[in-house]
Amino acid sequence: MILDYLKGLNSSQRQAVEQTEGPVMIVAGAGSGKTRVITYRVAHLIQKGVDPFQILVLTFTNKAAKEMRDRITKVVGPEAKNIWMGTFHSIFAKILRVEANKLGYPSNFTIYDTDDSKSLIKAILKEMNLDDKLYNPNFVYGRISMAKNNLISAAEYQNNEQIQADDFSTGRGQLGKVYATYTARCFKAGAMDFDDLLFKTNVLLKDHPDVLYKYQHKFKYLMVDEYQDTNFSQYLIVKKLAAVTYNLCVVGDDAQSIYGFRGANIQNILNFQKDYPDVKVFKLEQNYRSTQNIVNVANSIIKNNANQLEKNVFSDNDEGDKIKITRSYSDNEEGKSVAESILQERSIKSLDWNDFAVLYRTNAQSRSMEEALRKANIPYKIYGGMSFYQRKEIKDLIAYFRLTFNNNDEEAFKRVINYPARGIGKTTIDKMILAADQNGKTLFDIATNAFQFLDNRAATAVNNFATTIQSFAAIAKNNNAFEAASHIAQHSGLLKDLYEDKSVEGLARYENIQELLNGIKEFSEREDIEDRGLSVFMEDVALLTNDDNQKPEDKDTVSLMTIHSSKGLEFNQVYVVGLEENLFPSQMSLNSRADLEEERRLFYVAVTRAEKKLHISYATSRFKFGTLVNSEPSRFLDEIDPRYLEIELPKKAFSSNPSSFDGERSAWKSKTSEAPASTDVFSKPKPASQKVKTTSLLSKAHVPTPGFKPEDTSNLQVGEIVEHERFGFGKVINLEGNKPDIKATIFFKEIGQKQLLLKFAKLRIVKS
DNA sequence: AGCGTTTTCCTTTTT
DNA sequence: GGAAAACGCT
Repeated sequence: MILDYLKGLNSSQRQAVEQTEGPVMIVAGAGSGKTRVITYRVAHLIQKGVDPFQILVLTFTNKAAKEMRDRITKVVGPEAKNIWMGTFHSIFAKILRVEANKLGYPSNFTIYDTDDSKSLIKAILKEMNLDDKLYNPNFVYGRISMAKNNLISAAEYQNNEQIQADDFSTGRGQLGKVYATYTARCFKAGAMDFDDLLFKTNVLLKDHPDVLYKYQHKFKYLMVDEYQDTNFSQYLIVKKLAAVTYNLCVVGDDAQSIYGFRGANIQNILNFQKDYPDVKVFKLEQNYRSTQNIVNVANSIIKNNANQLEKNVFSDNDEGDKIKITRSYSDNEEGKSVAESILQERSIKSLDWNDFAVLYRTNAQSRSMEEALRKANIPYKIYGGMSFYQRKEIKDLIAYFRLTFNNNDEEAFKRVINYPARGIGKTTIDKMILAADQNGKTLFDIATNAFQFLDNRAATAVNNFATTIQSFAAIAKNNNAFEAASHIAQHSGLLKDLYEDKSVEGLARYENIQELLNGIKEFSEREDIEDRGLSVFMEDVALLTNDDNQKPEDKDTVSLMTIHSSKGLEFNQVYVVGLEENLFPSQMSLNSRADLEEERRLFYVAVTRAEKKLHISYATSRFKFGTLVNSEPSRFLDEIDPRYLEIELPKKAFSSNPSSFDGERSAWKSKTSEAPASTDVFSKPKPASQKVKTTSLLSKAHVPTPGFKPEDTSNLQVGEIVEHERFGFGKVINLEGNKPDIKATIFFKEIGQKQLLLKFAKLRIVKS
């Protein structure tokens, strides 16, 4: 009975499962049963007598870890819960809490999320008087993150001539200092950011050989899922931990490496054979998920990438439907066509809503899809986007928890010191920051000694706040998580503040807090944990994301998500939308070949989510930035072998003959160039003045003509008549500046002359 | 200080 | 079209 599970595997899957010793690389094509292989391999280890405590399995998402654990439990039983299995971040956060004192950190260190980090960076830039245009916080964060992921410390950063030359040449010579200050401030606050969890683990393993020895011998078997997405920092941790037993098994698919922007280095998987010359390589090439047409399309896309491991993914399934490509005139039309198609497919093929997914490149695209599905009464669920733990009210309450356990947490302090309002304003806070800086103290230190630094009124308020926080700590110590959390929610004044807000949003926020408290209550009642205090609950709350909180409410709904979050999932029918230049591939990726190849892999991931049918669509114009922009079909469309395609053009087509498509780039081009920016504009040119004039006499504000829609005005000419949403009708009298920054002087009938930047102004062209 | 209003900037993707 | 910063009023 023990080895029954091996029977359901094909030969290469089975070999990969049974090769438990030494370095192993499993190259798993999309849909090739990768998860099965990992779970059975772990189960197999346990069946062979390996202690689950000695197995370390690293994944990229909590969801993947959870799913695997559940599946392993089915084979080996409750022993599965003793396996060390989780994301890189959560596993090493756990280890760092144990070893924190060796690094001078408290074991209850705070984990700063991206918002905390950026807020701290902003504060530092302000203190250093640096222009935050040049030192854009996003950019600075990215730069620091990149450094950490490549194990470059602040000191090394400042001493590296190449880096310094780089920074100075772009006028950002202070970056190294910002990095150093940021690091020092995090340390002072007892905080680690996401990248620190990996960076500090490396420091730990490097500077403390005893610790390294301990974990090298603890983890006898290592497995890494999605190895193609590891960065250098992760790579080195794995390499070090495996350097005694060499029982390291990595699983991945170079064709699905899509996290380069986060520092992932595809070379880690491409070079694995160089690192471990005696590695056993197993290739899982049979795709069980998709039809032949889908697999063939995916292959035809990915073969345009130069850098990859050789493999031949194939399917024995039916040939299946052709891939359908749909063109629309606008993003809204695109949504409509997706909705119509879902209704149609569902009734023809008697599918569930669950069988459908809509995948897009950017979260911003969800809106038009959402709207169309809602209008068509199709139940849907959006994954990703704003997660539960990112909501303001949740972050506020959690900031109170954080500050309770770690008084030095600067970001939490700043977040709640005056929320709910306690009469502590900006001036007071600035004074405190200055005092903290000058005296080498934390903000909380200043607060407890407030009378030394502030006038009486402010000092009293600040001091009371500190006392309140200290009282929370006492409560938390002697009560379970739920009791402590409720106490804090009430006595911080937060619950009352939300309760008094009777607006719809206020109500929702209040309910969200209740939901968080309910979650904490569940935690407090868990039998399998010894310490059910709030501090334990807090340990990895920063690492929970999006769908971790999603209830297993198996509602029958269509799924909407980014392609990134669709990785690992599969759906009967998949709609990949927005196949347009500058969107997919993203505009940011066009500068380097490596980035473009990553976009292509992303497209590959999207395509291979589909089991039975793949629908692809693009629009010839779309709202970006609040204005309508024309868009060209994606270059990726040209890469698909046209044999597998079926093209649909809009019904009221302008094109002469939809069936004449021949798969050449020129075909996409010529067809789209005929398409107007917006059909509305052409079909009903608005009669000008009359009606508007009367309105303008009656009321000061201009009432836009019904159906007013801003248009692309980048090619506007002098003399043209335009309509502005608020300024009314006007004539273009002058244009100056270059392409994206064209400034137009327009004489409006109602209000006179105005200068507008075309890229921002919402204008409708009335007449040339 | 605190509130509402206007302006600015923005966009990849996420642990 | 929307969130956060800046502004400006009380």
